[in-house]
Amino acid sequence: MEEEQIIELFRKKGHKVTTQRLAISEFILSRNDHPSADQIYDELRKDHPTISLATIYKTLNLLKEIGLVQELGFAETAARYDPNTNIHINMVCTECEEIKDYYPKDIETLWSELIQKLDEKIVGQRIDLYYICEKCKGNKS
Amino acid sequence: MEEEQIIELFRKKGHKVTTQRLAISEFILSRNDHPSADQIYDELRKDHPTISLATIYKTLNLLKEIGLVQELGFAETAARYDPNTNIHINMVCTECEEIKDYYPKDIETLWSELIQKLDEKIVGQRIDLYYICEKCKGNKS
DNA sequence: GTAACTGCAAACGCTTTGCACTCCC
DNA sequence: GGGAGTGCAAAGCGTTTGCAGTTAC
Repeated sequence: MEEEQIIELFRKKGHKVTTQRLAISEFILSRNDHPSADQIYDELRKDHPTISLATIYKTLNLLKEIGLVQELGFAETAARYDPNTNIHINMVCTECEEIKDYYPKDIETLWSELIQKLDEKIVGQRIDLYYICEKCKGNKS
Repeated sequence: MEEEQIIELFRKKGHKVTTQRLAISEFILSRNDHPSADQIYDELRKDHPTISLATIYKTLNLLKEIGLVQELGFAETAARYDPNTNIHINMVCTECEEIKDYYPKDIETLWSELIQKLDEKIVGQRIDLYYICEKCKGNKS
């Protein structure tokens, strides 16, 4: 998604466009590892030294509201923000908490088969797979 | 799972069997709506007036450790505890947060098809479907 | 008997809120 | 110019921890 489209989206939904909002949106949309608010904060502070965590959270909630990201709550760790609205599997390393997306072939087809018998309007979904990533497997041996 | 088996499991893993642990385990295993720590607390206090939330949490963490429950973290609400270790879909109402399990036909088959191409050892999974339940749909109209 | 468990209260970490200041439009 | 947004510090909430008293074995 281009900067232009993000600006457009904010305006269309009646929200002001600020440097902070743009920076947060572009950062999150540019990554596929679903960062936490804290990771966003640490990263953005390099270019925006005065940005605050409160603004990060407020903006993330706004992005949720306008449908740009999904918030993934976890038991062991802080929430992660996922900009990917297509059906996919979150591969979550249980050691380092790193997440990467996985798109099995035909997942849309399989998924719609799975839920077709449900006579319900689905407003969202979340699929997680827990494993130990290469890096962490290495560290253990 | 019978009381006998629960007791057995605690002992086998080297943990003492207490009234509180049994009550919490039996309560959670008897329900399929994945209660929160608070719901367990409220419910158990009727029969066990002196039980504490801290004990609930400590026991839930123990049950996680010995593999009896899975903790489901959420963004908008407290964690829920799921005693169901079979592959299933958590149907989560986004209005009242109620959860019920859903077992589509052939889900095991479909699921293994989905992950078969992954050359990874999977240590767990979680599948959520978000919708608005009948009760909440009624309340809105 | 003694190590593990309970219950209390205090601490913790993540997230939200209230408010004065600032900036977008 | 005015209302929305930012940043700070304080509050909030779910969960964990430390510890003295209690219980399982």
